[in-house]
Amino acid sequence: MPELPEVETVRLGLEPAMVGARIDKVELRRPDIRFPFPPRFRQRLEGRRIVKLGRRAKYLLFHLDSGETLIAHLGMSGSFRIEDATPGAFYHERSKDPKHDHVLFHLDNGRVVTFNDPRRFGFMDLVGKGGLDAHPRLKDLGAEPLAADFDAHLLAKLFQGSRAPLKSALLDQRKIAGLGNIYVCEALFRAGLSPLKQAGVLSDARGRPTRAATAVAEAIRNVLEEAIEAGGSTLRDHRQTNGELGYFQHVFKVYDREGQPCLRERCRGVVARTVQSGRSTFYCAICQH
DNA sequence: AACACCCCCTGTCGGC
DNA sequence: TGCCGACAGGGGGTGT
Repeated sequence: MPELPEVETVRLGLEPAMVGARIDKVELRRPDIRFPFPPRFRQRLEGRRIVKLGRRAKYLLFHLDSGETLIAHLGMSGSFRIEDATPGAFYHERSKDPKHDHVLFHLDNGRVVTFNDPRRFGFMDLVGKGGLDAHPRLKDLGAEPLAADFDAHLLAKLFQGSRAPLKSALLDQRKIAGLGNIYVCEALFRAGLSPLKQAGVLSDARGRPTRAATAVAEAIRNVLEEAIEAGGSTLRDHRQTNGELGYFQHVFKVYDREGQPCLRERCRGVVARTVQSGRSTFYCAICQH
């Protein structure tokens, strides 16, 4: 379940294996995942060195020495794994079922990096020099929640006058980019705010941040940083690049806890589930208002 | 502009 | 045991 912390965990896992390495060979096991691979995909990658591994929201950015950048999105079920080219080495559970291994990068350092994505909601694209910010998938992305300027003032500006529910507003990647269903639920729980409340409550009439905005800004930053620190969370099958499960799932306070007791100190509430814009929302109606 | 709704695809889980 | 529907981390497109 790749939201920002999981993508960042993947980036950190791939970085030591990939940065500085040359891509000797690319194996494409199918012509498309969510979208077709771009023209001459293999040729544009083979022989290139990876000079830097970046991230924008939930997108991984592999910067190449050709000046082009490989953009990768994990969708719902995408993952990367790193293996030694020596047969058998680091051969963990998932690789026993190669059905959904769609792209393999053979590197000059002897490693093979494999992109696996059962649901194929992920995608890859290549973009030329200077075209990154104009890429259709990146150009409308909003604020990076871990950037230095992400604070209550920014939230107040973004949501002034918004009548959208907080849950939907925080999921809107054009406003804030990188939060997904889990971390929005968790952040609102930490902030003690109901997901049903209008996003405009983060701003006063003059566009200045309310106390709620301060709480939300801090909750978002804290929950993301803690999740990254823990190596990303795991639902069902998400794994880190070394095949290990993330740990953050063990500290979800509301997500996927419908009917279970609220974990806030002294709160007697029970976690409720509702649906907002087609996605499950989990919250405690007693301590989130 | 801002919703709601459906779709993409595969796997898993609970109920019968 | 098997079948069937509901649902899952994301996000794009369409229609109101």
